[in-house]
Amino acid sequence: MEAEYSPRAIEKKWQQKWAEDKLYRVDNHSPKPKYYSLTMFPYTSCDLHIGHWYNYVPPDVRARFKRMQGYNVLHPMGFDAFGLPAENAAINRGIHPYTWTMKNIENMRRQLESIGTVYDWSREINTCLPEYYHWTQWFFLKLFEHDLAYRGKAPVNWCSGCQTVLANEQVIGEGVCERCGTAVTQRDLEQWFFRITRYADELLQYEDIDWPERIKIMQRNWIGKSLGAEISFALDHPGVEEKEIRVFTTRPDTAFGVTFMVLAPEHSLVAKLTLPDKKTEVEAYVERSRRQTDIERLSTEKEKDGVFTGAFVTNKLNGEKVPVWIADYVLLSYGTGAVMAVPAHDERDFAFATKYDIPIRVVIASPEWQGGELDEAYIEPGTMVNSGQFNRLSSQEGAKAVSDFLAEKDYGGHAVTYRIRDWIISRQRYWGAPIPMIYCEKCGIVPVPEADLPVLLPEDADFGLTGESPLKRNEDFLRTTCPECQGAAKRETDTIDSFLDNSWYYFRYCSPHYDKAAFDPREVKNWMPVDIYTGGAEHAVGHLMYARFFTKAIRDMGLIDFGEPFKRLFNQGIIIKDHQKMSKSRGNVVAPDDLVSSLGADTLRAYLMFLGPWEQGGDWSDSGISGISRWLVRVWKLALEPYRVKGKTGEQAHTDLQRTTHQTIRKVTDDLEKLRFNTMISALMEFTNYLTGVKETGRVSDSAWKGALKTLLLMLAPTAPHFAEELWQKTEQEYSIHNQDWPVWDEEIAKDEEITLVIQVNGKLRDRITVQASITEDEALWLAEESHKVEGYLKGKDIIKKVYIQGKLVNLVVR
RNA sequence: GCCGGGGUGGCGGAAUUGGCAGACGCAACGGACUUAAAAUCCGUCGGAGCAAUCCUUGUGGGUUCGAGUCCCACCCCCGGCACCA
Repeated sequence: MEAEYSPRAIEKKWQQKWAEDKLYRVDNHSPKPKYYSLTMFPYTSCDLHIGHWYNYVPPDVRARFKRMQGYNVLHPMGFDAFGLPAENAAINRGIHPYTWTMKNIENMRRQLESIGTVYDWSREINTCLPEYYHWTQWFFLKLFEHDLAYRGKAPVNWCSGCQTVLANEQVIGEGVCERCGTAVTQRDLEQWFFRITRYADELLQYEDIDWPERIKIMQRNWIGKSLGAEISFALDHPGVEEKEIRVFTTRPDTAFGVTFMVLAPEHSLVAKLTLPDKKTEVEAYVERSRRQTDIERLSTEKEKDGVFTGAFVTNKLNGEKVPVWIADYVLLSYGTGAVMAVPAHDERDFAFATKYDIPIRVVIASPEWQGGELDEAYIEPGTMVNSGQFNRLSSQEGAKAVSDFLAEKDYGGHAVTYRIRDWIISRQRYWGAPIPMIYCEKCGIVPVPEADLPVLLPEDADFGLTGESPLKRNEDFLRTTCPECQGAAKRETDTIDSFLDNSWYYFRYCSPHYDKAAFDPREVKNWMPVDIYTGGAEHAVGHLMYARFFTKAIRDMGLIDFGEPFKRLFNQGIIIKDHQKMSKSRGNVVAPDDLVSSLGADTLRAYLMFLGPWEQGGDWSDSGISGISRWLVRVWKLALEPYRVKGKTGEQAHTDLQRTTHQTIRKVTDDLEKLRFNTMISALMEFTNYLTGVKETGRVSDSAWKGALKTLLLMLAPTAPHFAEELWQKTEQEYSIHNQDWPVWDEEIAKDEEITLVIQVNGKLRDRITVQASITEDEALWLAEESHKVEGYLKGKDIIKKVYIQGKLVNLVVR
C-alpha cells in the first residue's frame, strides 16, 4: 500500500526542489511566443488574507496552463510599497515605515511561496527602493520636460485625517478619503499636477482593447465629456476690467430663457462685482461654502440657496439684462465656473428661481404645452419658442443653429467640457519618492538633473502630522544648491503620489534590474503590452486610468510605440463569508496560513477556483472545502493503487475511454482559456468519477489506463502543482510535470457515437431514446412516432407539425 | 435618481445558438464496515401525489413548436456614480 496523501510533506519538498532547479526562471530570449500575464501587485500590508489568494491563485493556474501550452510566460510579482497606509501604520506602531514595509514584504513573499505560485522571484520589484524610485523620479522629470507636469494653485481636496492633498480619484463616495474615510474639504494650495486632461479624448477610445464594459463605462463617466456651447454675456460694471462672463452650457437651445446667472462662490469676479450694500452678505456666503465639506456642499437633499451680488450682465442674444447671483451648487472646477440659469428647463435653476422669485420663461415647448406656467422644469427636448429667429426649430437643430450664430458673432460657439481634472500628485507626507524639483530664488523652478537621480528619501524624519511634508523639517534634505546657478536653493519637499509608482511597474518587470534606464527598450518590445491583466474593479478610475495615461504620455515621448498597456482586463469578484465581506471587525476572516498547514496549498487552490465563477466571487464555506480534499484523496488512490485488467478488454470500453478523455481535455482547455475555473474543476471531478468506474470494471488495457491517468495528472498540474508533481514522480514519469506539454484533443475522437434523442409532444418531454449520432431526420421522426410512451399523447389527434433538431430532439405538435 | 451586475433545490453553483432544468460539490437521510465513533464505500435527495401524472428557474404578461435563456412591465439584492450646467 502506497503512502497516504500528506500535503505538508510534499509541498515543502517540491517548492524547494523547484527553487533549486530554477524551474520558473523566465527566459527573455526564448523562441516560444510570449505571454505576459499580470496580476495587480499587492499593497504591502501586514498579512495576506484569503481574498488576496483569490486574486492570485486563478491567474497562477492560468499562467501555468499557458506555460504548458508552449508559451514563454512572464507572470511576475512585486510590491507596491510606498504610500500613506504604511506611514500611518508605522506611526501607530512607533517604527520606521521602511522597517515595517520590509518586514511585511518578507511575510507576504513567504505566503505567496507557500501557495505554490509560479513567480520568478528574481524579477521581484519593490517601489520603495531607490533602484525603483530612481525611475519614478525620472518619469516625473520627463513629464515635466514634455509639459505634462506643472505646478499650479487650485482648490484641492484636503484630508484632515491624513493631513495631505488627495487626487480626485482618491475621494470616494460622498466626498470622503478612500484611505481613512475622513470628509474631504477644499483648500487653495500650490501643487504639482499631471496634465491627464490633455488625453481625455484619447482615453475615451477603447477600440483596441478587450476590457469589461463596466470598467469602460465607469471611465467614460469619470472623464465626463459634454458637448455644448460657450456663451459670452456682456459685463459693464463700474471699476471692472473684464467685459464679459463666459458660461458653458449643454443646452444652447435654451439660451433665450436665461433669467439670471450664477457664479461659483470662489469665482474670481465675485469680489469685483459685488455692490457695497451686498458685500457683507456675499462674503459671509463665500466664507461658509469654503468651510463646508464636499459632503455638506454637494448633498442633493440640501435646498439650493445663494446670494445676489447686485451686478447684472447682458444676454447678447436678446439684449436682456439678468442679475448675477452666487450659489454653491455651481462648481468652480467645472466648465467656466459660471452658469446661465434657465429655470424653465433645468431643475436646479427652477428650484432656485422659485425660491428667490426670479422670472421663469418658457423657451422650449413640449408637445403638450399650451402657453401656461410650468409646475416643474421641462428638461426634455422640444420646439423653440420665445427665441427670436430660432423659433420653431427643434432643440437639436436649435442647439446647432444657436452655437453657429454665437460663433459667427464672436459671442462664443461650440465647446466641449470634461469632468475629469488634472491629476494632483503632490503628497505632504514622508513615505513616497521625493519630487525631484528644486526652487531657486534666482532661477525659479529647476528640475534635478537626471545624473543626480535618485533624490534619496532621507532615513531620519519626524513623522508628526502637521499638514506639511516631514521633509520640510529636515534641513539636510531641504537645503541644496541650484543646479543652474550653484546658489543656495531649496528642494521640493512633497512626495509623489504612489499611484505614479504603480502606473509603470509593469514596464519594470520586463527588465527589473536594468540600471541604465527605467526599462530596457528591447525587453519592453519583447513583452509588452500585457496580454491579460487581472485585479479588482475598485481600480477602474484610479490606477487603470492613470496607467493608460502614463502609457500614452511616454508613447508621445517616443519611448514606446503603443498606447494601451493592457490588451485584456479581467476583474475578479470578491470572496465573502456568511454573506458578508470578510473583515477583522466582523471576526470572519479566513486565515490562509492555517489552512495551508492543515489541508495543503493544493486543496486550497482548487477550492478557491471551485466555489464560484471567478468574476462573481463567492461564499467561503468551511465544509465545502472538504469536497476538494476528498476528491484529491480519491485521485491519489486512483493513481497509486494498482490497476488490474478484469476479464477481456473490450474495443467499446477503449473507445469510450478515449472519447471521454478527449472530451474532458476539450472542456478543461476551453474553460481555462475563458477563465471559467469552477467548471474546469467540475469537469476534472467528473473525469475522476468516470475513471473510478473504468478501474472497477477493468476492461481497458493497462497502457490505455496509464494514458488516461497521465492526461488527468497533466490537467491537474496547473491547479494542484505539488500534488500533480508527486503523483507524476510516483507513476515514474519524467521530471518535471510542469515542463510537459498540455494535452491536446482530437475532435474526431471526442465526437459522440450515440446521442440521447429527446421526444417532445407539444413541447413537453415525453420520451428519450438512445440513437446513433448519425441518425437521419426521417429515422428520428419515425422512431419518435413509434415510441411507446408517446403513443398515448398522439391518440385521436392530428400531427400538424414535426420539428426536428439535428442530434437533439423531435417535437411533435398535435391538435 | 442614473449606470452596471445579479435573483435557479436546504446551501455554493451547472446549463454553446432558445432544445433533457438542477452537472459538480456541500449538507441531510438510509445502508454497509466497526464493540462504538470518525474515515471510507453504496444508495436517496426540487415540491405535491400510493401512482399515472402535475407543478417548478424573483413576480406578472408576451413571442415561439419549444423560454432559466428573447421582448415588455414590475419587485428585491450587490457594486459604482450622483447638483457636472
